[in-house]
Amino acid sequence: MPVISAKRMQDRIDAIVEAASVTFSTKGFEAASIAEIARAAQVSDGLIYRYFANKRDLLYRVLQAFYERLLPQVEAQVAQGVGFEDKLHRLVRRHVEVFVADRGLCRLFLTEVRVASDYQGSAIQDLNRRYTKVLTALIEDGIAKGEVKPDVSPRLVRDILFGAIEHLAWPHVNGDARLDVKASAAAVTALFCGGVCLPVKA
Amino acid sequence: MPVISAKRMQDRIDAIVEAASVTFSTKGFEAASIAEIARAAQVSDGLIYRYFANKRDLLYRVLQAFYERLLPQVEAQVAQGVGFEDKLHRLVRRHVEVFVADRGLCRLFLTEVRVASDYQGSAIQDLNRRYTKVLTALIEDGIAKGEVKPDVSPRLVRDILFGAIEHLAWPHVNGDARLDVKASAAAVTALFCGGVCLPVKA
Amino acid sequence: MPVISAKRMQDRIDAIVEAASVTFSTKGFEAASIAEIARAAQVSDGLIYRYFANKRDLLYRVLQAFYERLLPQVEAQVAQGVGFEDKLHRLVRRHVEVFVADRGLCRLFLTEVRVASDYQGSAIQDLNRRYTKVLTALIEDGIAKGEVKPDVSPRLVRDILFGAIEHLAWPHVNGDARLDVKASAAAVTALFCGGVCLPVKA
Amino acid sequence: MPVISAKRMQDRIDAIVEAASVTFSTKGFEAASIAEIARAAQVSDGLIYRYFANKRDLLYRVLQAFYERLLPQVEAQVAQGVGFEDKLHRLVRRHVEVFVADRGLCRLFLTEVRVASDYQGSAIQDLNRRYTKVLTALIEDGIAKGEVKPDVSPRLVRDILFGAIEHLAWPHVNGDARLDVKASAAAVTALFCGGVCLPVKA
DNA sequence: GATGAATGAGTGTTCATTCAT
DNA sequence: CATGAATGAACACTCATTCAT
Repeated sequence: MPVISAKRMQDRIDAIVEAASVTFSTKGFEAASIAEIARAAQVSDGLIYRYFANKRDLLYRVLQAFYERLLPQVEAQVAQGVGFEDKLHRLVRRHVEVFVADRGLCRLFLTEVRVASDYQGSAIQDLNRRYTKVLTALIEDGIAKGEVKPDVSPRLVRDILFGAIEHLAWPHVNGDARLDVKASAAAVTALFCGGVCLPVKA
Repeated sequence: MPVISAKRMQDRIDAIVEAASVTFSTKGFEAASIAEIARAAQVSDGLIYRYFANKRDLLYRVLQAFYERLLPQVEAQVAQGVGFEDKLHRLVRRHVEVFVADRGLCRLFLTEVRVASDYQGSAIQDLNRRYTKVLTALIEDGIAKGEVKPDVSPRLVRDILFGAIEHLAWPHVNGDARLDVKASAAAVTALFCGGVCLPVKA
Repeated sequence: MPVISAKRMQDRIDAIVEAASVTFSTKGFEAASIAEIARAAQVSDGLIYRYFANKRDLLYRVLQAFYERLLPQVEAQVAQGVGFEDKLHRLVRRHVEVFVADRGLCRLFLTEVRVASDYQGSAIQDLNRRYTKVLTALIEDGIAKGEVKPDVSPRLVRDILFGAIEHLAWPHVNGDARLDVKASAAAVTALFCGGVCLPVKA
Repeated sequence: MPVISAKRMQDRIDAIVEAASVTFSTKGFEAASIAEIARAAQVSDGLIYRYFANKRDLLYRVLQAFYERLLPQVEAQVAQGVGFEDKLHRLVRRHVEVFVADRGLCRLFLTEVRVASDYQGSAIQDLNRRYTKVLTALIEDGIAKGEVKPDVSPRLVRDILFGAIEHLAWPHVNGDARLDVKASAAAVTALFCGGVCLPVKA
């Protein structure tokens, strides 16, 4: 029989992840201290180490929660779309929106996690793959349905699309530039489709 | 009258930049210590501060040297090309090659510099702009010559192209994946052109 | 509930202050290193920073402890005196004694603290004021009781008295000269009174 | 035969001392760097070490020049006075004036030189003694002429007077308090004389 | 289960001084 | 005579992590 209830325990964990999410996003990984996160979560420093192996593990759990929130949203968006181009447009738009809505967490991922030497093969990379998988699946579906050129490489398309959006969003994420969600999404989608979409039959 | 010859002085500076280049590329910016770089350059710690304002300045000078070496190479490649697509292909290929030939410096740039909060507006961003300018100029030239769709945004194209290559190269740069220069360059160029190039002749 | 007892905590703090007191007094503020103080206090370097904001704060706490020990002593001495001149004599004597008994701390105060650019308005200056206040209060009392010339400025008297004693004691504090407590105190008091005391009415 | 003329050499030395005087007074001894002084004196770093043994020696020469400028001024002032009290008043006034006119150099002396462990027995202490000697000589003369109590100790009087003025001037020297020369000099002299001067015969 | 006191490793930077040129 | 390039020692402070209480 647990000394504290499972619910209370989960609340504690959630509070820590939430506090860490805010603190990491705001100040960056290095600049954020465990003591600060503990204070924000109304918890002692030591308790964090009961639930998280170390500071970096905590960072991963923050991003994990982020991805787990994100994934259903994109999937839902794509599911609502009709036809390849519409689905693609929804995916792109949602992705761009994330850079605006969760700027701090995006910066965290790009500056502290993906860049880390242990990213390859990590649980986070796995989540990222599941996220980008929505796109490659969409491409494959498009190929199958004859909406996308059959010789297109889904992996290449994935790199081009996400790479492009990231580059576009970077000045916004890391600096103070504005990001026009609608225009950016439209432009990327259009240019992109012009290349990969088959011309609708005459 | 100078106490030492200009050449001797330049040699010292070069030795420091070279040592820093290797050390930073190998261990990363934070993990590399000034003492270590000084030792590698056969120089005292203090001397580094005669020629470089601080550790970060040294990092910038390393990347500056890198870009100054890079720039003429790309320009020469593009100049040798005939027609938009050939020129583009050469640019893409050269860019992909850099990720293989200078993997350490590329990682350095991507993980330590571009990601820094003071990147926007820095001298390095300026150099980066000059580098990517080769592409936007090429696009503009292509538009002028009727080889590229007139409504294409050079900035968007730039983000798509460099973003895509970066994404493609990342597993190689940060991990141990292989990067097939020829295939990657061809694929990117083809897919890319399929989108932005006007179909020749009606 | 606290992890360690309040007593144990206070013991640690006291040990640090004591070690710092000795080290600072012996070697001076700059020359004393935190590592050295920590070692003397049988404590880790880091612990010092749990209880003291920085090295200078530690210095202040050393002098604070010094003043807090001093203050009741002078007040007691003055309280025991009978009449203005006797009280004054006791105060002067006590003050001179301090220069002998706590030579190291006196030097510390004179060479490192009062001389600092941030002394004005500091907590230490405040303590010093409380200390010298004993004299100005005594003067005011003397005026009220008709033992001291009514036009005498307490602030001026304070500067003269403490300035004089400091000058007298300096060769002893900073060098190796001897300081004859009894003689010095008597001489200062006498000369001083000859000036400020009203001649007893005829 | 010297390679440069003696005059040119002296000019160089003077320039260095002057530059050091300004720099030390403004920024303090530690904060002032040899490189900075050399630049201000339009001279190379190395040259300073031809004429001065080390940084501290330079500091001493700055104060030496200061005292050598001061000495004749006080002596002249005292010489112009008529009778003990007038002479004393002139001396006090001149001394207070110095704290206003040469605040930087006074602070330099009080915070960096007199406080140093090697002050006792130094050339500077010697100069200081020559300076204060003007007062002790004046006292002795006063005693001889029957203007001053015969049992007064000149050394004690010296400590009281200079100690008092220093204490009075300190908030001005080290902080931003104003110092009223006239009032301060008058007050010190009066209080002081009331004690040491014989009442003029009835 | 929870606390928070304790640890201790790790490094960029300055600058007086020297001496090769 | 003059230069200024080169040296290298020295140290406060932070904070992730542990474990006695």
